Amino acid sequence: MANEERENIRQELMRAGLRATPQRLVVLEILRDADEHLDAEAIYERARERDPRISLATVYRTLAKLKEVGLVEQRYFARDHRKEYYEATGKKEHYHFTCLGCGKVIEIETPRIAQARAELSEALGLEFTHACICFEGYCPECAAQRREKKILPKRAVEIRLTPEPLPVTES
Amino acid sequence: MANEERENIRQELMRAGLRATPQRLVVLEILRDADEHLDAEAIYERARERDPRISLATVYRTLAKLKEVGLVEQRYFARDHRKEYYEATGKKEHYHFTCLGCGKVIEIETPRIAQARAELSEALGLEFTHACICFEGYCPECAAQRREKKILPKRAVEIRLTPEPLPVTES
DNA sequence: GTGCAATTGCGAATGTTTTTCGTTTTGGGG
DNA sequence: CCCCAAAACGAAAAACATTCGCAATTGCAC
Repeated sequence: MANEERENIRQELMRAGLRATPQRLVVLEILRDADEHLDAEAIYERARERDPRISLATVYRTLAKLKEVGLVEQRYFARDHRKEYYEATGKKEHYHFTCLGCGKVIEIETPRIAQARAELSEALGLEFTHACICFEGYCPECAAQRREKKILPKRAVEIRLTPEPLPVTES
Repeated sequence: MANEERENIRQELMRAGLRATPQRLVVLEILRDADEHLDAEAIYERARERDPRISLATVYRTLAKLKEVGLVEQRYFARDHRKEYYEATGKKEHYHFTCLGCGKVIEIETPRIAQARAELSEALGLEFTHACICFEGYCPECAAQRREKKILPKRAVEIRLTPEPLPVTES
């Protein structure tokens, strides 16, 4: 079944116009199997276990290719956008919330982003191709802990709820 | 009045618990005056014009401090997330759309993000402190140009005209 | 099989941001 | 007004994820 899966991947690669090299098979397989989001380094380490000769540069190049053809997606978490994470495509549309307390990443779903895009697309004639959406804050547990200890958020959190029609400006 | 403004800034810094050093005054003043989003290097260059002895390290440290106390905000634009841009706080809540064609950054407003946050906060007990939202795509002009020249988006972006689920990727 | 462009591995390079390390400046208490 | 610890400074070096250059190798169309 691992072989069957590998054959599948091979065909997907070729269908995408990419050579099905062992390195690419390994990287894509790792991402398919992963239940969390991996960075290049983590993918590299896992890949080495299967093929010790793979190089980090190849991992990066492979990820770039796979991203190009839409087999994987790149993600950023929280505030540090210096590090990229990767995810195999095919999951339901979702966004990420990173807890500043425990570091855990919570996947969230909301139709509001798509809604915003539809409205903005309509109103301004913008053609969206990509969006980077990441949220940061405290999960219920960490938030409770902080309230107990009376730790105030570093910055006041103003959540304005203004479901008015659709104000739009350009600058 | 430049002096008056400077005095204002000085007081804001002290109110925030920061020492009002000339470097900090300069950096914050530059950001207040800027009509666009600046990166550290650009701030550094402008700061040197007023005080040639300021160092890049100080600019970074200053930005970090100002960010910490909420006087400036850090932004990422879709192009390259390893590069940070800065903006003085106080502007109306807005998000950014970067045109892949001409590079221009369009500021957009929508209540949907705040709405999403409010809803998710309510539903999941999450406490939001920060969100990074950036959009990418083509402005009306560049989109039209591309349609003329029949340039297809790199990745199939099937734009369904039904007002229902949105296509394309998020991250 | 054969040919050859695509891909790889390696190490060096890149570009942005952070840290280190002495030195200087700041601002509240005398 | 002056002192001094704490804070901030400049310059250079480090850190870090990612990319590049190039020779060697490989997948795959013929």
